[in-house]
Amino acid sequence: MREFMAVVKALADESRVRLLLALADGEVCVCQLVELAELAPSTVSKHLSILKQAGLIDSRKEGRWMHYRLAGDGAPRAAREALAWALGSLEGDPTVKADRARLKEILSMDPVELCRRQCCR
Amino acid sequence: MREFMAVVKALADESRVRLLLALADGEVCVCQLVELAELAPSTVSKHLSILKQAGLIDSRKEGRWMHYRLAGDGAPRAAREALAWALGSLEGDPTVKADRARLKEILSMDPVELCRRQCCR
DNA sequence: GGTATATTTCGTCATGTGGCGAAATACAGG
DNA sequence: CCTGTATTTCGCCACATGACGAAATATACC
Repeated sequence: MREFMAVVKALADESRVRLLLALADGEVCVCQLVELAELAPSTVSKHLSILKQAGLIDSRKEGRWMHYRLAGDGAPRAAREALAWALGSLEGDPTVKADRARLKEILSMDPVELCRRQCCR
Repeated sequence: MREFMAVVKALADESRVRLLLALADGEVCVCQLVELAELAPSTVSKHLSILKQAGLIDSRKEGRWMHYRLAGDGAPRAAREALAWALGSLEGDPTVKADRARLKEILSMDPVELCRRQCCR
């Protein structure tokens, strides 16, 4: 029950769901997710930590950059099933599609340039 | 997305999840759910309305009594899938099992007597 | 080692949400 | 139609949660 509730509560915020879905095509750096979400870096970081705590995503550190990705087969069952449900259920959702398109643009930018822009908001 | 978020937010409270799971074996009257949840009738009623709004449960009025049951095939896809996931994921959960046992006791009581007891809390 | 930078942690504030009791509503039964 | 009862709606309060900025942390680069 604890595990289940952690997963459900992690999904119970639209920003987090959008961040989660943004990882559907592969790992993404925090600074890129910040750009996508249009939220403060600290806010995005908190969201990601909640998703990770729930077992929905994993992270990988590469120098100063932190990359997040969907949890793999090692994830607890509740998380894996929730992930499958969320991805399937929101397949084709307009918001998700728009995010995907926007993320594609963001991924084509230089990460260094991206972070520079963020620091001067 | 709207629909998905409604379902997830409806599930994002343990009391509501327990109420939902209590309906797994068939329809139950509000007064019986109040007894099970050990919450005020107004609180239980609110929870049920949120679950219903999300499409997770249906209701049937029978005189003064209102019966709730899990949503059937007419429910939106997001709700049906969530239901299947939640029921499957919490199959065998200790809390859910205890609730089920307790509900069995409650269902064997006279509903009129049950409501009488509740009014004198 | 010192500085710059990406990310996280912490403190704070505004808003959302769950809880209750009281009042309103809906209905059965005299 | 009037009373009693099951449920819901409403108003309120306490607490949880999401947002931000500032400070702390970790790491690359000079």
